[in-house]
Amino acid sequence: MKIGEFARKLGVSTDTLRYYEKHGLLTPSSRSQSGYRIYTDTDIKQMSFILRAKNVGFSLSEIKELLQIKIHKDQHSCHEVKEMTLQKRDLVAQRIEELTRFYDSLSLLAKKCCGGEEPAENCSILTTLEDIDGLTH
Amino acid sequence: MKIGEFARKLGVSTDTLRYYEKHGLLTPSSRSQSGYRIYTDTDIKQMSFILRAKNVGFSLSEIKELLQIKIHKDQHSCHEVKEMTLQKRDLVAQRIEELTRFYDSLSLLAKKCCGGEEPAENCSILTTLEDIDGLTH
DNA sequence: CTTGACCTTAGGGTGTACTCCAAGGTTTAT
DNA sequence: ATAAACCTTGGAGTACACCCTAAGGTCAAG
Ligand SMILES: [Zn+2]
Ligand SMILES: [Zn+2]
Ligand SMILES: [Zn+2]
Ligand SMILES: [Zn+2]
Repeated sequence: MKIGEFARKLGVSTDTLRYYEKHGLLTPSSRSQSGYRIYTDTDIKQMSFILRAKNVGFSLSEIKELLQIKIHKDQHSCHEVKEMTLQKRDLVAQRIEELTRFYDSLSLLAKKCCGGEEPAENCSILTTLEDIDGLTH
Repeated sequence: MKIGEFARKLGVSTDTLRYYEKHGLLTPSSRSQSGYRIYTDTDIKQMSFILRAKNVGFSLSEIKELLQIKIHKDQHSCHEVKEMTLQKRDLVAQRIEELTRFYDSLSLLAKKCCGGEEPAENCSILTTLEDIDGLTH
Protein backbone atom coordinates (compact mmCIF):
# COMPACT_ATOMS: atom_id res chain seq x y z
CA MET A 1 0.00 0.00 0.00
CA LYS A 2 1.04 3.63 -0.52
CA ILE A 3 2.00 6.07 2.21
CA GLY A 4 -1.43 7.67 2.63
CA GLU A 5 -3.32 4.45 3.31
CA PHE A 6 -0.52 3.23 5.56
CA ALA A 7 -0.56 6.46 7.54
CA ARG A 8 -4.35 6.30 8.00
CA LYS A 9 -4.14 2.70 9.16
CA LEU A 10 -1.52 3.51 11.78
CA GLY A 11 -2.98 6.85 12.82
CA VAL A 12 0.09 8.93 11.98
CA SER A 13 0.88 11.58 9.38
CA THR A 14 2.73 10.93 6.13
CA ASP A 15 5.27 13.48 7.32
CA THR A 16 5.97 11.37 10.36
CA LEU A 17 6.54 8.31 8.15
CA ARG A 18 8.99 10.19 5.92
CA TYR A 19 10.70 11.48 9.05
CA TYR A 20 11.02 7.96 10.46
CA GLU A 21 12.44 6.71 7.19
CA LYS A 22 14.98 9.52 7.10
CA HIS A 23 16.06 8.64 10.64
CA GLY A 24 16.34 4.92 10.04
CA LEU A 25 13.34 3.68 12.00
CA LEU A 26 11.18 2.36 9.20
CA THR A 27 12.14 2.00 5.58
CA PRO A 28 9.21 0.89 3.39
CA SER A 29 9.66 -2.54 1.86
CA SER A 30 9.94 -1.15 -1.68
CA ARG A 31 9.27 1.67 -4.11
CA SER A 32 7.02 1.68 -7.17
CA GLN A 33 8.49 2.48 -10.61
CA SER A 34 7.37 6.06 -10.15
CA GLY A 35 9.15 6.29 -6.81
CA TYR A 36 6.16 5.93 -4.50
CA ARG A 37 6.82 4.30 -1.13
CA ILE A 38 5.22 0.83 -0.88
CA TYR A 39 4.44 -0.46 2.61
CA THR A 40 3.50 -4.04 3.51
CA ASP A 41 2.03 -5.91 6.49
CA THR A 42 5.55 -6.38 7.82
CA ASP A 43 5.88 -2.62 7.90
CA ILE A 44 2.61 -2.38 9.83
CA LYS A 45 4.03 -4.71 12.45
CA GLN A 46 7.26 -2.77 12.76
CA MET A 47 5.42 0.54 12.92
CA SER A 48 3.10 -0.80 15.65
CA PHE A 49 6.16 -1.84 17.60
CA ILE A 50 7.63 1.65 17.19
CA LEU A 51 4.42 3.35 18.27
CA ARG A 52 4.02 1.16 21.33
CA ALA A 53 7.59 1.87 22.33
CA LYS A 54 7.06 5.58 21.85
CA ASN A 55 3.90 5.43 23.93
CA VAL A 56 5.73 4.08 26.93
CA GLY A 57 8.32 6.83 26.80
CA PHE A 58 11.16 5.55 24.63
CA SER A 59 12.87 8.17 22.49
CA LEU A 60 13.28 7.54 18.78
CA SER A 61 16.99 6.86 19.23
CA GLU A 62 16.23 4.32 21.96
CA ILE A 63 13.71 2.67 19.66
CA LYS A 64 16.28 2.61 16.90
CA GLU A 65 18.58 0.74 19.27
CA LEU A 66 15.82 -1.75 20.01
CA LEU A 67 15.44 -2.31 16.29
CA GLN A 68 19.18 -2.78 15.88
CA ILE A 69 18.62 -6.31 17.19
CA LYS A 70 17.35 -7.02 13.70
CA ILE A 71 20.13 -5.36 11.80
CA HIS A 72 23.11 -7.04 13.46
CA LYS A 73 22.32 -10.33 11.75
CA ASP A 74 25.41 -11.94 10.24
CA GLN A 75 27.97 -9.78 12.06
CA HIS A 76 26.91 -11.11 15.45
CA SER A 77 26.38 -14.42 17.19
CA CYS A 78 23.13 -15.74 18.59
CA HIS A 79 24.66 -15.21 22.01
CA GLU A 80 25.19 -11.52 21.40
CA VAL A 81 21.75 -11.00 19.94
CA LYS A 82 20.15 -12.74 22.88
CA GLU A 83 22.19 -10.70 25.36
CA MET A 84 21.12 -7.50 23.70
CA THR A 85 17.48 -8.49 23.79
CA LEU A 86 17.66 -9.39 27.48
CA GLN A 87 19.45 -6.16 28.25
CA LYS A 88 16.70 -4.12 26.60
CA ARG A 89 14.14 -6.19 28.46
CA ASP A 90 15.77 -5.34 31.78
CA LEU A 91 15.56 -1.68 30.91
CA VAL A 92 11.83 -2.10 30.39
CA ALA A 93 11.59 -3.95 33.71
CA GLN A 94 13.22 -1.01 35.47
CA ARG A 95 10.66 1.38 34.03
CA ILE A 96 7.85 -0.89 35.11
CA GLU A 97 9.26 -0.91 38.62
CA GLU A 98 9.44 2.87 38.77
CA LEU A 99 5.95 3.22 37.37
CA THR A 100 4.66 0.76 39.95
CA ARG A 101 6.14 2.84 42.75
CA PHE A 102 4.42 5.79 41.17
CA TYR A 103 1.14 3.93 41.08
CA ASP A 104 1.49 2.99 44.74
CA SER A 105 2.19 6.61 45.67
CA LEU A 106 -1.01 7.77 44.02
CA SER A 107 -2.99 4.90 45.52
CA LEU A 108 -1.85 5.73 49.03
CA LEU A 109 -2.59 9.36 48.38
CA ALA A 110 -6.16 8.57 47.36
CA LYS A 111 -6.59 6.23 50.31
CA LYS A 112 -5.77 9.05 52.72
CA CYS A 113 -8.63 11.22 51.44
CA CYS A 114 -12.19 10.90 52.72
CA GLY A 115 -13.62 11.88 49.33
CA GLY A 116 -16.34 14.05 50.88
CA GLU A 117 -17.85 17.27 49.59
CA GLU A 118 -16.15 19.69 52.00
CA PRO A 119 -13.38 21.99 50.71
CA ALA A 120 -10.10 20.09 50.53
CA GLU A 121 -8.19 22.70 52.48
CA ASN A 122 -7.31 20.33 55.29
CA CYS A 123 -7.34 17.19 53.19
CA SER A 124 -4.51 14.87 54.08
CA ILE A 125 -4.00 14.09 50.40
CA LEU A 126 -2.61 17.57 49.86
CA THR A 127 -0.37 17.62 52.87
CA THR A 128 0.87 14.16 52.01
CA LEU A 129 1.86 14.88 48.42
CA GLU A 130 5.01 16.57 49.65
CA ASP A 131 5.88 13.33 51.36
CA ILE A 132 5.14 11.23 48.33
CA ASP A 133 8.62 9.78 48.21
CA GLY A 134 8.46 8.92 51.87
CA LEU A 135 5.20 7.10 51.28
CA THR A 136 6.76 4.48 49.10
CA HIS A 137 9.67 3.49 51.31
CA MET B 1 20.15 25.61 50.67
CA LYS B 2 21.04 27.63 47.59
CA ILE B 3 20.47 26.52 44.00
CA GLY B 4 23.97 25.11 43.42
CA GLU B 5 23.92 22.69 46.34
CA PHE B 6 20.33 21.73 45.56
CA ALA B 7 21.20 21.04 41.93
CA ARG B 8 24.18 18.87 42.90
CA LYS B 9 22.06 16.90 45.36
CA LEU B 10 19.40 16.17 42.74
CA GLY B 11 21.81 15.65 39.86
CA VAL B 12 20.41 18.38 37.61
CA SER B 13 21.73 21.72 36.36
CA THR B 14 20.88 25.08 37.89
CA ASP B 15 19.52 26.07 34.49
CA THR B 16 17.07 23.21 34.64
CA LEU B 17 15.88 24.35 38.08
CA ARG B 18 15.31 27.92 36.87
CA TYR B 19 13.53 26.49 33.84
CA TYR B 20 11.25 24.39 36.05
CA GLU B 21 10.47 27.39 38.23
CA LYS B 22 9.61 29.50 35.19
CA HIS B 23 7.27 26.77 33.97
CA GLY B 24 5.52 26.26 37.29
CA LEU B 25 6.90 22.88 38.29
CA LEU B 26 8.99 23.82 41.31
CA THR B 27 9.13 27.19 43.05
CA PRO B 28 11.75 27.31 45.80
CA SER B 29 10.31 27.75 49.29
CA SER B 30 11.77 31.25 49.67
CA ARG B 31 14.34 33.83 48.61
CA SER B 32 17.18 35.36 50.63
CA GLN B 33 17.35 39.14 51.11
CA SER B 34 19.73 39.34 48.19
CA GLY B 35 17.28 37.42 45.99
CA TYR B 36 18.97 34.01 46.04
CA ARG B 37 16.65 31.02 45.69
CA ILE B 38 16.38 29.02 48.94
CA TYR B 39 15.42 25.35 48.63
CA THR B 40 14.31 23.08 51.50
CA ASP B 41 13.78 19.36 52.12
CA THR B 42 10.21 19.73 50.90
CA ASP B 43 11.61 20.99 47.60
CA ILE B 44 13.85 17.92 47.45
CA LYS B 45 10.81 15.69 47.79
CA GLN B 46 8.89 17.52 45.10
CA MET B 47 11.88 17.53 42.76
CA SER B 48 12.41 13.79 43.31
CA PHE B 49 8.77 13.27 42.41
CA ILE B 50 9.23 15.32 39.24
CA LEU B 51 12.36 13.44 38.22
CA ARG B 52 10.78 10.05 38.81
CA ALA B 53 7.80 11.07 36.71
CA LYS B 54 10.09 12.32 33.95
CA ASN B 55 12.04 9.08 34.08
CA VAL B 56 8.97 7.01 33.32
CA GLY B 57 8.08 9.13 30.32
CA PHE B 58 5.75 11.87 31.56
CA SER B 59 6.15 15.23 29.83
CA LEU B 60 6.64 18.34 31.93
CA SER B 61 3.07 19.45 31.27
CA GLU B 62 1.77 16.07 32.37
CA ILE B 63 3.85 16.34 35.53
CA LYS B 64 2.49 19.81 36.11
CA GLU B 65 -0.99 18.33 35.95
CA LEU B 66 -0.03 15.70 38.47
CA LEU B 67 1.17 18.45 40.78
CA GLN B 68 -2.08 20.36 40.32
CA ILE B 69 -3.53 17.96 42.88
CA LYS B 70 -1.72 20.06 45.44
CA ILE B 71 -2.67 23.44 44.06
CA HIS B 72 -6.43 23.01 43.94
CA LYS B 73 -6.71 23.16 47.74
CA ASP B 74 -9.53 25.46 48.85
CA GLN B 75 -11.23 25.79 45.45
CA HIS B 76 -12.06 22.10 45.32
CA SER B 77 -13.73 19.49 47.45
CA CYS B 78 -12.13 16.36 48.84
CA HIS B 79 -14.28 14.42 46.38
CA GLU B 80 -12.84 16.27 43.38
CA VAL B 81 -9.28 15.98 44.60
CA LYS B 82 -9.68 12.27 45.18
CA GLU B 83 -11.21 11.76 41.75
CA MET B 84 -8.30 13.58 40.14
CA THR B 85 -5.79 11.46 42.00
CA LEU B 86 -7.50 8.23 40.98
CA GLN B 87 -7.74 9.39 37.39
CA LYS B 88 -4.00 10.09 37.28
CA ARG B 89 -3.40 6.73 38.87
CA ASP B 90 -5.35 5.00 36.12
CA LEU B 91 -3.20 6.73 33.54
CA VAL B 92 -0.15 5.29 35.23
CA ALA B 93 -1.81 1.85 35.27
CA GLN B 94 -2.30 2.06 31.51
CA ARG B 95 1.36 2.78 30.97
CA ILE B 96 2.31 -0.14 33.16
CA GLU B 97 0.10 -2.39 31.07
CA GLU B 98 1.69 -1.26 27.82
CA LEU B 99 5.17 -1.63 29.23
CA THR B 100 4.32 -5.11 30.45
CA ARG B 101 3.24 -6.15 26.94
CA PHE B 102 6.53 -4.75 25.78
CA TYR B 103 8.42 -6.75 28.36
CA ASP B 104 6.62 -9.92 27.31
CA SER B 105 7.48 -9.26 23.66
CA LEU B 106 11.16 -9.05 24.45
CA SER B 107 11.01 -12.09 26.74
CA LEU B 108 9.42 -14.24 24.07
CA LEU B 109 11.95 -12.96 21.59
CA ALA B 110 14.85 -13.99 23.83
CA LYS B 111 13.27 -17.36 24.49
CA LYS B 112 13.25 -18.14 20.77
CA CYS B 113 17.01 -17.74 20.49
CA CYS B 114 19.41 -20.57 21.26
CA GLY B 115 22.04 -18.12 22.55
CA GLY B 116 24.87 -20.07 20.95
CA GLU B 117 28.10 -18.80 19.42
CA GLU B 118 27.20 -19.34 15.76
CA PRO B 119 26.42 -16.34 13.51
CA ALA B 120 22.86 -15.17 14.09
CA GLU B 121 22.01 -15.21 10.41
CA ASN B 122 19.34 -17.85 10.85
CA CYS B 123 18.39 -16.88 14.38
CA SER B 124 14.68 -17.07 14.95
CA ILE B 125 14.86 -13.94 17.06
CA LEU B 126 15.53 -11.91 13.96
CA THR B 127 12.84 -13.46 11.83
CA THR B 128 10.39 -13.17 14.71
CA LEU B 129 11.02 -9.52 15.47
CA GLU B 130 8.88 -8.62 12.50
CA ASP B 131 6.11 -10.58 14.13
CA ILE B 132 6.58 -8.96 17.51
CA ASP B 133 3.02 -7.75 17.75
CA GLY B 134 1.72 -11.14 16.82
CA LEU B 135 3.71 -12.60 19.69
CA THR B 136 1.75 -10.76 22.31
CA HIS B 137 -1.75 -11.61 21.12
C1' DC C 1 -7.36 14.56 -21.77
C1' DT C 2 -8.09 17.09 -18.00
C1' DT C 3 -9.45 17.24 -13.09
C1' DG C 4 -8.49 15.89 -8.54
C1' DA C 5 -6.46 12.98 -5.39
C1' DC C 6 -2.53 11.11 -4.66
C1' DC C 7 2.69 11.04 -4.50
C1' DT C 8 7.85 13.16 -4.60
C1' DT C 9 11.84 16.17 -2.52
C1' DA C 10 13.68 20.26 -0.32
C1' DG C 11 13.50 23.35 2.99
C1' DG C 12 11.44 26.39 6.60
C1' DG C 13 8.68 26.65 10.99
C1' DT C 14 7.00 25.05 15.73
C1' DG C 15 6.90 23.32 20.56
C1' DT C 16 9.45 21.07 24.19
C1' DA C 17 13.11 20.86 27.24
C1' DC C 18 16.82 22.27 28.07
C1' DT C 19 21.77 24.70 27.66
C1' DC C 20 24.81 28.43 27.28
C1' DC C 21 26.29 33.01 27.47
C1' DA C 22 26.56 38.10 29.11
C1' DA C 23 26.55 41.52 32.46
C1' DG C 24 26.24 42.28 36.80
C1' DG C 25 25.33 41.60 42.22
C1' DT C 26 26.65 38.66 46.72
C1' DT C 27 29.41 35.93 49.79
C1' DT C 28 33.45 33.81 51.74
C1' DA C 29 38.43 33.44 52.37
C1' DT C 30 42.92 35.20 52.60
C1' DA D 1 40.19 44.83 49.90
C1' DT D 2 40.18 41.81 46.37
C1' DA D 3 39.86 37.39 44.26
C1' DA D 4 37.13 33.17 43.72
C1' DA D 5 33.05 31.16 43.91
C1' DC D 6 28.73 31.75 44.21
C1' DC D 7 24.17 33.98 42.73
C1' DT D 8 20.73 37.08 39.58
C1' DT D 9 18.00 38.10 34.98
C1' DG D 10 17.50 38.16 30.10
C1' DG D 11 18.04 36.35 25.92
C1' DA D 12 20.08 33.44 22.40
C1' DG D 13 21.10 28.72 20.77
C1' DT D 14 20.42 23.59 20.39
C1' DA D 15 18.43 18.81 19.77
C1' DC D 16 14.42 16.23 19.12
C1' DA D 17 10.16 15.17 16.87
C1' DC D 18 7.46 16.57 14.13
C1' DC D 19 4.47 19.81 10.81
C1' DC D 20 3.72 22.68 6.80
C1' DT D 21 4.45 24.70 2.27
C1' DA D 22 6.18 24.94 -2.42
C1' DA D 23 6.89 23.06 -6.86
C1' DG D 24 6.29 19.50 -9.37
C1' DG D 25 5.37 14.28 -10.92
C1' DT D 26 1.73 10.15 -11.12
C1' DC D 27 -2.60 8.01 -11.78
C1' DA D 28 -7.54 6.62 -11.98
C1' DA D 29 -12.22 8.54 -13.18
C1' DG D 30 -15.25 11.00 -16.03
ZN1 LIG E 1 -9.60 14.66 51.04
ZN1 LIG F 1 -12.00 15.07 53.23
ZN1 LIG G 1 19.57 -16.85 18.11
ZN1 LIG H 1 21.15 -19.67 17.54
